Amino acid sequence: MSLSLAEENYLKAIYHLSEDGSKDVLTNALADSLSTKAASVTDMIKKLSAKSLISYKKYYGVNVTAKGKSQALQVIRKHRLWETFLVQKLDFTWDEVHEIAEQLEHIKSPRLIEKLDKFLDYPTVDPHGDPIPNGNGKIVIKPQVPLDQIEEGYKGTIVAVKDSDSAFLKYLEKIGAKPGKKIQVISKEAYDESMEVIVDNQKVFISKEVSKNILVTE
Amino acid sequence: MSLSLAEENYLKAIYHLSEDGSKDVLTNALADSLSTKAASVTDMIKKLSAKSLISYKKYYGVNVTAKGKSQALQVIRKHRLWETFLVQKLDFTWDEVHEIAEQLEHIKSPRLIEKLDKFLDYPTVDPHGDPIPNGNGKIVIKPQVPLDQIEEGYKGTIVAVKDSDSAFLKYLEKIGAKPGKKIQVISKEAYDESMEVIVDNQKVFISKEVSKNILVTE
DNA sequence: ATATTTTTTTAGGCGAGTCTAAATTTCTAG
DNA sequence: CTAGAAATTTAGACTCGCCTAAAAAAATAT
Repeated sequence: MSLSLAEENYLKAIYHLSEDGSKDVLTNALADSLSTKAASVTDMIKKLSAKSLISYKKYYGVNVTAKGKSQALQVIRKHRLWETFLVQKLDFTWDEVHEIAEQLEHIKSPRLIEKLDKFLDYPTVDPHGDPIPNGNGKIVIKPQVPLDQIEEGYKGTIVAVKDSDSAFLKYLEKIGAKPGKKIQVISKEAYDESMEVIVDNQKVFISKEVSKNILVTE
Repeated sequence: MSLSLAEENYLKAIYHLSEDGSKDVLTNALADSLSTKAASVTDMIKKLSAKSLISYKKYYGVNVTAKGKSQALQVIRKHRLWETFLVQKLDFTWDEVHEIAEQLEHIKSPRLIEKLDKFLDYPTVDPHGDPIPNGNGKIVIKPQVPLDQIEEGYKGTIVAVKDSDSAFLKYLEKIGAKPGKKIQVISKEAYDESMEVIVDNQKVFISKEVSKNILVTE
């Protein structure tokens, strides 16, 4: 049975505020997070509870059930795949995509998501570096390593950027090194630890100064 | 002021049923088209009329105003751009995309549509051969010509297919000749009027039998 | 030209999701 | 340990978009 837009948003908020299900969420916290009032939250909580999507003890907060968690993860999966699409294919920057993905995540079509996933070449992280749950709703967290510690011949995905200096971000923009992009190390210079890499279908030389601030994953 | 999902759907239905604004739409026709009841239609008609999106004369039907037409065309533009995306980028077939585009057309973000349009290389027709209104809500209808009447060196877009024989559609599928795809005529053989074309980044030879059933536009 | 049928509108009501105000429960300070 | 503060729930109401049933208007058929 398919969930309404509001139900999906509540489920997602509960999942996130509970830190992936590890602690209970209080009514007011949920109200703040969803920009609504406590009374409205109590109403919806009862509905989700009646559907066994969350467990609810009056006055003591809520958390997702296994069923609710799985639904929440599907929505999160869609959100992060769409964000990846927006950045990698439509050239949005990572800070512009959240709002739009909040809408796109509610589109109902399993085949659409399968095909989008394939089109994006099965990404494992979104443009913010957050992991994308797989089709079974499992989050596979791969270790994130600074690029300077990577050996020649390695192929991986840019996950995040350490330095948020605006000149640095502009430089990354220029060479097409966005989080989520595939990257391949062609060669490493022993002398100054600079390296030659392929990003965005282009060969680029980068200094150690740069490579140590780029986090990648297998 | 932004329209609700229901309002957008009513506006679109009125626009289509009125044949692009050229005749009035009756309450029952609208009810049938939207799978709802006449009483519900009358309710919504009053709301849209109060917002000056449609003109309404009791018992005599409705039609879009200039303002309503412009809104309807924006929704239609989004619908057709998304259909084009689904077919050309995600490899859906043209008969699978309507349902999904019905959802996607309501996503609110002018920048998203601009960027999607660019990503698709500013298509003028969707995978069903219907014209895509431009950003100003203007429909530019370009003449559609059978491919066999096209000269060497011509570049254009496949708009539609005349023959709907399943074997023929399979053949087109195989060579990547979907409506919406760019096509270029390399050479024409005077003897049997076969031609060499580039579709989907591949050179293909096609017979006159085939080329006369493919409609293209400049 | 009037009676019957068809279409449209009005009236009243329902569920989803929200709100405010009041009541209840839990927390916390002294 | 108890009174006041804070958090939560309940009660009642609102809008949106839909419904059914009944009333009203328009179309039609004799």
